[in-house]
Formats: sequence, structure tokens, C-alpha cells
Amino acid sequence: MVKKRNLSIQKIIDMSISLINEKGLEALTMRKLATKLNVQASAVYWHVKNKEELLQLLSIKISEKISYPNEELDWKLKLIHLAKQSRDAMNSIRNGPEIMMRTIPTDPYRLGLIEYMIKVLTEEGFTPLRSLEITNLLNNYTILFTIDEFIRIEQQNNPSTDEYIQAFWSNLSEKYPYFNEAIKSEVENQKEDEVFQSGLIAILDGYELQKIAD
Amino acid sequence: MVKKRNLSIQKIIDMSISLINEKGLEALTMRKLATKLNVQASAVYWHVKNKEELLQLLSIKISEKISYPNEELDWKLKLIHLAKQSRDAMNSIRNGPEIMMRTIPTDPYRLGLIEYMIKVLTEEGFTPLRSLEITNLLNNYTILFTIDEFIRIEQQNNPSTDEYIQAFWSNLSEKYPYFNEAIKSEVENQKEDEVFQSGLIAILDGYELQKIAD
DNA sequence: TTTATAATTTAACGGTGTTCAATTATGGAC
DNA sequence: GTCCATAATTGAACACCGTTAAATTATAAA
Repeated sequence: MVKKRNLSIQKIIDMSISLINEKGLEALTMRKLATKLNVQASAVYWHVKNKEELLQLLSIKISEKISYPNEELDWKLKLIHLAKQSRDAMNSIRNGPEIMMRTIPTDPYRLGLIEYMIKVLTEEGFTPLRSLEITNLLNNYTILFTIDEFIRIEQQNNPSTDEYIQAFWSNLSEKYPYFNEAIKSEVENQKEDEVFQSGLIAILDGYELQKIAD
Repeated sequence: MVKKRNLSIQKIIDMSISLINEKGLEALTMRKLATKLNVQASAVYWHVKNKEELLQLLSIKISEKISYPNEELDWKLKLIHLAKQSRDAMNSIRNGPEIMMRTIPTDPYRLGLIEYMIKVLTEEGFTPLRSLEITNLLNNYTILFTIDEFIRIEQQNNPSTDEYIQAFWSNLSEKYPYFNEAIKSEVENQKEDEVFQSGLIAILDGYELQKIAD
């Protein structure tokens, strides 16, 4: 009974994703991954330089789900399209936003998206510096919004028993009335999409005002 | 020659900060910290529950440098004041923004700041949900702007020899002309403060527009 | 001086990413 | 079909990490 060799980068990526989806990103260790692949940890290292590169590959996998907007759209709608696509892409795998946060865009796909965003803005009349600034802000906003959203959902599903968090919730209403009120309306609010979009619009409108003022 | 006992939370925090300032956040391990304190790692655990709590304490130390704005200021200026203070506070220790990013506000000081921001916004006429939304965005923007800024500076001081980054820079101008142009103007730009502020203003103006539209 | 307890050491556990020499499977040449 | 170079994988270790439990020591109070 000989053991077949059939490990590949594709299988490594796929198994990583299924491991993350099952047990979360912190469970993605080279050893656990190898075990799931019926292989020794060091075998993975023949296909992948290190764990950072593996995360990099995952981030590419996520980014590739982002499609470019229709060219006829207005510049704001183009950027909003990309942000929404990006959020959806990140939500397509558990801890997706964290993966994007931890990795730096170095691959052609992610760089291409950034290039496109800056291009749209520059052609709209923003300076190159401003265009980069807005692009960064939009991407950061999208990632962090999606992380917060993810945390909110995970927490709703299994409320923490952590003493910090416990104390936090019990203190909230007395000591922080405004915060408490806001959290309450956040929990009640079902329209995450609208909240996400309103942030995008605020950012874009705000920068547009500055462009006009120049 | 008996060994004196003089470990304390204060000393642990101070030594943590000096360790981070010397070698960066990734060098802050319980063992290295203990060594620097002339003590065994487990001794630290008598004063501090775990590493997470230690980071929590560091985040509080940073937050406490943030002062509240003058009450006579306009709401936007109040929030801008807080964001600037926050950026300065985070920059006061190396990897400060990362520490804030990794920790959740659970202490009275950080919660108090959030409460204050939401209060300012709510009293200005924003809904509780909107107020929370804006507060989150401002805080996220501030942290990520400061992280990016920090990375930019570290990278300027000792340019990476990493092959990814090398390839990135050599590819940039041909394949990503808009991005390249933007990066160039970012490197030349010396006014980080202004860029930071213009982002804040854009966000606030953008949301103000939405409030008016309601 | 004794004693309770606060503070620390010693020693270990189970985990992590990573490397390297030894080994085994695989596909191409003959 | 056999041989062989090399591609792919194993096995074993290294140097770390956070954390815990039991044994020990310093300290302050009685």
C-alpha cells in the first residue's frame, strides 16, 4: 500500500479555507492544516514558502471574487460597487476581513484593483495624493466595517462569558447612556447594507466637497 | 545576598513599553519581558492575568494621554481635536496604533471617550445609530491612518530587502502608472498632518450632508 | 520569633513556525 | 521493464511561544 502524492497549492488553499470555515483563523496552523491534508507539516513547506505566503494566497483568492464595475457608471458608483464587492468577497469566507487586514497587497489582482480606484479618482480631477488617500480610506473602511460586522454576528451567536465583556454590558446603561442607546439601536438595526453604504457615500461626498473647494 | 521583591504592575507596564520601543511589538513576549525585569516569566503572571490583559493595560496607558476638547468648540472641532490627540497618543509609543487595534475598549477611560464622541454627535442631531457609526469610522480612520503612517516611516528608515516588496517597487511604474504617480506624491508630501485632517473633515462633512438630507 | 501569606522560582505542558537530512515515489530515457 | 535523476514527502529536531502548578522564599504582622 503505497502512499499517493497529490498535494498541490490548490489543495492547500482549499483545505486552509475549509479549516478556517470550520474552526476559525486561529485554528489555521501549519500542523493542523497538514493533518487535515494527511501529510506532515514539512510537506506543506515544499509548496509554500511560509505561513505568510499562505495567507497571501488566501487573500488573493478572496480578492479574485471582486469584479470590476460597469464602465458607464458614475465615479462614485464605481467605487461603491468595488467596496460592496469587496465586502461580499471578504464575507465569503470566515475571517475573510482579518485575512485581508493582515496581508499587504503585492499580487497583481489586488494591485490592479488599487490602480483602478486611483485611476477613477485621478481622472475625476482629484490629485494623485488625494486619490491615494481616498482609496486607502475606502479600503480601510470596508475592511474594518466588515470585521466589526463579523464580530457582532459571532458575538450574537454565542455570547461571551468573558468577565470583561460581562462587566461591560452591565455597566453600559448607567455609566454610558449615549453609548448604550446607540448600541441598542445598532442591535435592533437590521440594515447593515444601508449603514455600510451611507458610510461610503459620506466619505465620497466629503472628499468631493474638498475638491470643489480647491 | 537576598533578592529584593519589587515587581509591580507599574514596572511591568513601563518595561513593556521600553521593550516595545527598543525592539518592536513582536518582541514583547512574556519571557523577554521577564528577563528584562530580572525575573522569571511566571512572576509576571502573579501581577497580570495574561498577555491580553497586559496589552489592555498598555492601551489604557496610551488612551490616558488623550485630553478632552474645550467645551466651547464646534462639534466638528471637538471630534477633530480628539482624533488628533488620539493620533499623537498612539505615536507616543512604537507600535502604539497596533496595540490600540488589537485591543477592545473595555476600560473606563476609553469607554468614556467613546461615550463623549457619541454624546457630541447625538446632541448635534444625529441619530444614536448614526452617531455610533461616525464614532466608529473616526476611530478606525485614526488608527489605520496612524498605522499606515508608521509603516511608511519604518520602511523609509530601513528599506525592505523582501523579494515581494522589491518586485513591487520595480513593477510599479510600468504596470501601475496611476498608483506609481500617487505613491510618488505621497513620498514627496511632507504634510502628514494636513492629509490626516483632510480625511477627518471629509468624513464629518460627508455625514453632515446626510443629516441635512434627512 | 513564630507564622500566615504574598511574591517568586522551578519545572513542566502543549502548542507554534520552521529547517534539514534522510527517504520514497514518479516520470522519462534507454 | 529497468535504471535513474529529481520531485515530493517523512521524521526529527530547533527555538521559540503563552500558560500553569507546585515548591519555595521573602515579608510583614502578631
